[in-house]
This record gives sequence, C-alpha cells and structure tokens, in this order.
Amino acid sequence: MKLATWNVNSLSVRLPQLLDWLVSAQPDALVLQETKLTDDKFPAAELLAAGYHAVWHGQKTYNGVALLSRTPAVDVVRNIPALDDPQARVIAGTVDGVRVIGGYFPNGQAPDSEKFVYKMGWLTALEAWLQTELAAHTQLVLMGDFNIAPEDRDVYDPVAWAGQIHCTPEERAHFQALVGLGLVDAFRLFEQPPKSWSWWDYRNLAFRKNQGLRIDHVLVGEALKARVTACQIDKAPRKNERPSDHAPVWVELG
DNA sequence: ATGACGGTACCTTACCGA
Repeated sequence: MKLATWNVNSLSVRLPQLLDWLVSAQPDALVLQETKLTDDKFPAAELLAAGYHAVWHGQKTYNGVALLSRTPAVDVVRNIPALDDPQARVIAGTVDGVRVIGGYFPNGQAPDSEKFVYKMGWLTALEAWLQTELAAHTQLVLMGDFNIAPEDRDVYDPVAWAGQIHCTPEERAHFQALVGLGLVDAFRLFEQPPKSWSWWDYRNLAFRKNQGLRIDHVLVGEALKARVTACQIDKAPRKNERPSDHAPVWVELG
C-alpha cells in the first residue's frame, strides 16, 4: 500500500499534473493541500475517471484539502472537531483499515505575528484531537504540509533561517509533541540523500540551486511504523513547466 | 532588499504563501 501527500498550490492549475502523477506513482491514497477551490468546483468526476474516489474540504481562494483513494474513505472528518476554524485545513478518513489524516498546517507568517499565534493554537488543538484519534485507530498516518522544518538538516541554510518561520523553537517543539504522541517521521526511518527538501521557493532559481526546506511530512503511528518499507520525496513534478512549489512525499507499506 | 515567483480575486494592484 502506497500513501502520499502533495501540496498542489491550486488544484485547478495542477489537475493535469496530478492526473499524470497518479498514473506514474500509483498511490493507493493521497492527501492534497492548497486546492484553493470551493467545494462545488472540486474535480471529482475527473478523479473518479482516473480511478480515485475523493472527499474534500475547501474554501474560496485559500487553503483547501482533499483525500483521494482507490477504495472509498469511510468515517470522514473535516477539520479538527473541537476547533472552530473558518480555514479548511484538515481532512481525515479510513482507507483499507488505515486512518489517514491530511493536514495543511498554518504558515504562521512571522514569529511575532497574529498568524503565528493562530498556528500555535491550531497545533495544540491538533495534538489534543490526535490523542483521541490514536486511541481509536491502531493504524494511523498523519501527513501533509506541516510548514515546520523539524531540524537544521531540513533547511538549506540553517544559519540564515535560525529563528525564522518554519524553524522557530516553538514550531519544532510542536513537531516533537506529535512525536511524543507516538508518531514517527517516516522519512527518517531510512538513509536519505543530504539536502533533501520538499519545498523550494519559486524565486531566486531556488529549485535549480536546490535551496529548499523539508516541511512536508509523513508521520506514522507505532503499528504502521513496522509496515513502512520506503519513504521518498519525488522531485519529478517540481520539474514540470508550471510546477507547484512543493514536491509529493510518499510511503510504501508492506 | 518593503525585492524576487506564482495563485487568486470585486484583477493593472493587493494579499498571501514559505
């Protein structure tokens, strides 16, 4: 079973690339972030024609998430239940016995901003909800655009980024809080090439220079950890003519 | 460096992302 996450930065723009990637990568389930579509605009028919069921949670202009799967997801949840959040950032569903939680974590803008306060509160609410999800589901995966670079080795220039958004001690502490709940960073279960990133700025030829951050993650619970056989970032879609700024990340389960 | 690039929207300029 192959699970994946991809911030597509507008599903309407990236739909052709997504359809190509579904054919080449053959994931069994995929969570998307930044669909930037109201629910009535979601391309469910095109995806179904490509062999994927979908559930989604969108809004106008910003955010928006979806869960695609070969077999239909059940017990679908939109957003963090206890959090009254106007921003569409979470979709969860059970696929073939695996609880799949997809998240588009808040950006946070800057450590001294109101958006950072929102990010901290959102993360606290996520952790509380995940405790109950973990108690209810043995096999669980949390994946998406975390907007957190967990360690300095996840940053192309850790000195320049020290204390900056995505790299603050507060954000990294929240990442470790998720680890403390019993989740593990699937990417680090394997030896990986140094300078592995999942996001590159559109500006400054950042992708060509490989200046990026690893902020898209797949975190697995204990039972799934034992099943993970591989985890990789697929840079190929970032080489498309009009790419998302993020690359997909996938895990293979045995 | 209030920069850059790219997406969206009450669209020729602003806002947001990371």
